Amino acid sequence: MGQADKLISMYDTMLDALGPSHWWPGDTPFEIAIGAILTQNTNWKNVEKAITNLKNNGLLSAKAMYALDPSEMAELIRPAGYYNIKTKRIRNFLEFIKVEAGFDLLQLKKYSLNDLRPKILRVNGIGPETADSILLYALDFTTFVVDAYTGRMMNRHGLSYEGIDYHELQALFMDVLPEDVALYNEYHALIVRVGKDWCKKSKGLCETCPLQSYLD
DNA sequence: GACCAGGCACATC
DNA sequence: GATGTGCATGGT
Repeated sequence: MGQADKLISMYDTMLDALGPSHWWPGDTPFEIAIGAILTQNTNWKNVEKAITNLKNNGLLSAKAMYALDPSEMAELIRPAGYYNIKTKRIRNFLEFIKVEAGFDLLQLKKYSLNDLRPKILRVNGIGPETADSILLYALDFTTFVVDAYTGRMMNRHGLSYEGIDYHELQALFMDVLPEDVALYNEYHALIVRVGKDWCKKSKGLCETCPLQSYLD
């Protein structure tokens, strides 16, 4: 089987086994974007607590968060860890939304993906995964999200190698998959779900993994 | 108590 | 250009 067929087949297998993911977990594009920053190297359960704190204080809008005192923001997002650096990163992103979109995140859709992605990547604290998560899940742009689970899964299946660059790994998908935002959305979601339950860092529970039949 | 979790920037060589 | 380190909470 060729690379393209294999990646499509693995997608079908995961979807059959797990059902649709309905990602990203979040009510609004803005909440999704903030969640993308908060979940950097952090368990999603901790992020949920931080988002709940923000929501309970009516702060899940760009204007409200922009007006919030940084020390108060840090206290509210504390459960998500790295709360001081993440406060700075969120504030950098809010400044970006203000300047580029007048506090209306969806106005960013006035740009093409190729114009917008480098702009977002210039925000200090937003790297390729966070940028692609915002672009795909908050703004519906067709860009593939690569994360630690993606690399691990591809390595264990012999489709990648240790130390591969983010964009090289991303290209493995984007060069062969049809340009379909719903497909990109669901594929990354399925990889994370398989990663959380089976393709863990220390112990791979490969015997029961939905992708078990694809292992050598 | 060690290890891990949906990264990123920065210092140092 | 490669490699190492700080950032921090909460669950297993």
